[in-house]
Amino acid sequence: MEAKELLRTHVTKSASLTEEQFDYFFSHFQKQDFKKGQAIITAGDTVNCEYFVISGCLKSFYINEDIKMFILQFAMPTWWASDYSALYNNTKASINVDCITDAEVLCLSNDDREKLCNELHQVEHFFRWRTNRGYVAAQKRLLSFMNNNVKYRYEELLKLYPELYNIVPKNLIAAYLGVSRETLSRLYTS
Amino acid sequence: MEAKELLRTHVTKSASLTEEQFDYFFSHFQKQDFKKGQAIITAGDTVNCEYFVISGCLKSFYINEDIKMFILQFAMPTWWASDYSALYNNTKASINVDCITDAEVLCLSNDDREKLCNELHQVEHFFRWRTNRGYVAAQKRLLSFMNNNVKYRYEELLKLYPELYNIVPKNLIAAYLGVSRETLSRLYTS
DNA sequence: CTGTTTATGTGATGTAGGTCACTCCCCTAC
DNA sequence: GTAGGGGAGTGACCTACATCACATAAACAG
Repeated sequence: MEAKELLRTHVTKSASLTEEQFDYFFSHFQKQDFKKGQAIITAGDTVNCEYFVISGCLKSFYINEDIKMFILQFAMPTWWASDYSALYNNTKASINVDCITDAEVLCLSNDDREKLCNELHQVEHFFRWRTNRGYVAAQKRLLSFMNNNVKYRYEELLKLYPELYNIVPKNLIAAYLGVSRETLSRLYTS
Repeated sequence: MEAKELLRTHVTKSASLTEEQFDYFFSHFQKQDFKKGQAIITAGDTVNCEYFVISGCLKSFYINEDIKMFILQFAMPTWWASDYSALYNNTKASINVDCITDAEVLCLSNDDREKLCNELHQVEHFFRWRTNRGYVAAQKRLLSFMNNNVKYRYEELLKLYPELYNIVPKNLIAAYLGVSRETLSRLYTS
């Protein structure tokens, strides 16, 4: 079973679960399919779930008052996405999540995650490490933002995730880098 | 006992530990005193510990090739600081931590944290939630960076942490906002 | 197949913030 | 006391990137 194996491999990198424990863990996930362009979380929504990507590519993004989009994260297979601020604090979404390509995801509710963390120490361990890595990555990105110019950040991104180049249009890359699509376009032409 | 109470109050906000469990937890921390300007972690060091601030104010910062400083975080009482990338991945520090004012901290080693997380499920729960909050805060700051100008970010910072205004010199505030001290200085004068 | 939307390039011009250079002030160490 | 260093203000000039406007080509729906 494709999705189950992907999740198992991912989780057992930082936690050791028995076969039965993983089966129990997995039984709380719900498989969902989405089409390219479809919204998963929309600003203003109540947020109940986080999503583990099996195939395809998602983006989580913020739209400001001037309808300008800022991309917080792309999510490729084995990545997680949600509006974590809304999910953890039980508030309305301020972030959107949608599909850059057709996508299959596994959906886990906030309540089930907390229940599983309570019941299985190793699950709590797994989620601690997942967030640890996310935190360190967010700090790195923040530093790169302050320290490096657009060209450097663009090359850094493509070096880290070369697969994005073929999947994600340049205007979205620009929204991730926090520059206008025009500036990104001019980087290698003029 | 001052430091112990501060830590207890902080921890029990997101985890329930019995008196004995907390005593055991606390026994792994080591009290340390630092003077204004003293370094706690220097880039290139091996990083073994994270630090819980009891009194005073720390900063964690990165120095680039042009000797320009970027501040990742200020740390006031009940905040934690370290080079988490180095700490978690067991690599050399690329981040510095030092004291803006005289400071008292509680120091917890990486090994002890992992040991405690293993022995006490509630401790693992606490650290998961601590990082969750950190992750959400880092994402918020990233968004504010992309979306807002310096003046807005400065006012947002002072609204969130008014105590910084009296403790932290403006050139350090500028380094936190990712802007030159001259630009920050000009915000309200011209 | 065709009209419409989406992605991308490019010129002209505007602007926020950077850099450099100089000044003044206050604090602390001797 | 005074010398020296750090914090802070400010003028002159520079530059990276934004914005607007227009053009073109590919992708996509009817």
